[in-house]
Amino acid sequence: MIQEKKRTFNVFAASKGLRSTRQRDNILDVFLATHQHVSVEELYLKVKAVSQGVGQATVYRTLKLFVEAGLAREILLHDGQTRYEHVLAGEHHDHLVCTGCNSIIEFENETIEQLQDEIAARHGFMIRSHKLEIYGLCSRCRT
Amino acid sequence: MIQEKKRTFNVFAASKGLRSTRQRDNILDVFLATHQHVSVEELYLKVKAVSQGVGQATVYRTLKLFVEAGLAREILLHDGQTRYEHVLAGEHHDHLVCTGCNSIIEFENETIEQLQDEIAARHGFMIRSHKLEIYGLCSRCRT
DNA sequence: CTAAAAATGAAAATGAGTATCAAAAGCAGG
DNA sequence: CCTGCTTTTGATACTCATTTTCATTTTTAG
Ligand SMILES: [Mn+2]
Ligand SMILES: [Mn+2]
Ligand SMILES: [Zn+2]
Ligand SMILES: [Zn+2]
Repeated sequence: MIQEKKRTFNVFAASKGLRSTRQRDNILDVFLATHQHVSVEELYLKVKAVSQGVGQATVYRTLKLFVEAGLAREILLHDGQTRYEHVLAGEHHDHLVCTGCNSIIEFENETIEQLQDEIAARHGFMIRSHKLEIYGLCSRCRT
Repeated sequence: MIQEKKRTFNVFAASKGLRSTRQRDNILDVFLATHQHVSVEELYLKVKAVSQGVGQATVYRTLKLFVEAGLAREILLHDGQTRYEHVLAGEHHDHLVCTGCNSIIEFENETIEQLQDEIAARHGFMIRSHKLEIYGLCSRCRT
């Protein structure tokens, strides 16, 4: 699966005429080895630990490339930091976000997705993307 | 209804031991007279037009009080500016956001809300709030 | 009225993200 | 492998919304 994603990125890079660099390889390796919902800063620190000499700017730039290539998704929660998560082709999910311990539970609900389509249709609206975030306390954080 | 909201804020202020100031009164008046989804900067400019000598910091601080008091809701779209909208007691709605013209269509869907409750229950999660934003193009912006 | 506490606002600080640009690295053709 | 051209990088400067600071003003209880 990791190989699969690397191939996806290489195909994307080739189609865009992007050059192959040590930095992008490093960042992709670290990203693929990382758990979901990483902030740019977190990823930057991990990359730096693995290989000296990768700048923050490059991490920012490269994550945007991953999004363009379709292997990452940008997530904006309420903590002022952009996070990135893995995306499997065609997969989609939404989030339960615990404000107590910052943990995230993922879920999928086909009915909600369908209802969104209906709502959009009713308003002549063409959906490009959506986000559904439910904030509250996870079972461990409830008193 | 405006009186109702002012009363709500006064009750809140009293319960919190907040002092009554000209600035907060001004900001509340302007906010209540304003259309939905105002950015802080927009509100600040309107307030300044009405009464000299209200600082930005106070507008920022006061809007947070309105949220605490339950008469405003914070909205974070993807334009880097925090916006505030009116909240009627017990009312809730979500948003279709046009990325073409930045217009916002509001909608309510009871079934989606119920499904969220079910999902949360299934995970032992206690919902405090949620946001559902659908991004795309409104009927006028579709080509 | 008066003293203590809260509120204000100008200005400085913060912090995530972006732009700049000189230097380094990748690449295609010879 | 050179060579020359283009892309990429990264240190640094910058942007811009929001927050903090703190001296001064305002509110309020007594
Ligand atoms: Mn996720
Ligand atoms: Mn709204
Ligand atoms: Zn939790
Ligand atoms: Zn539009």
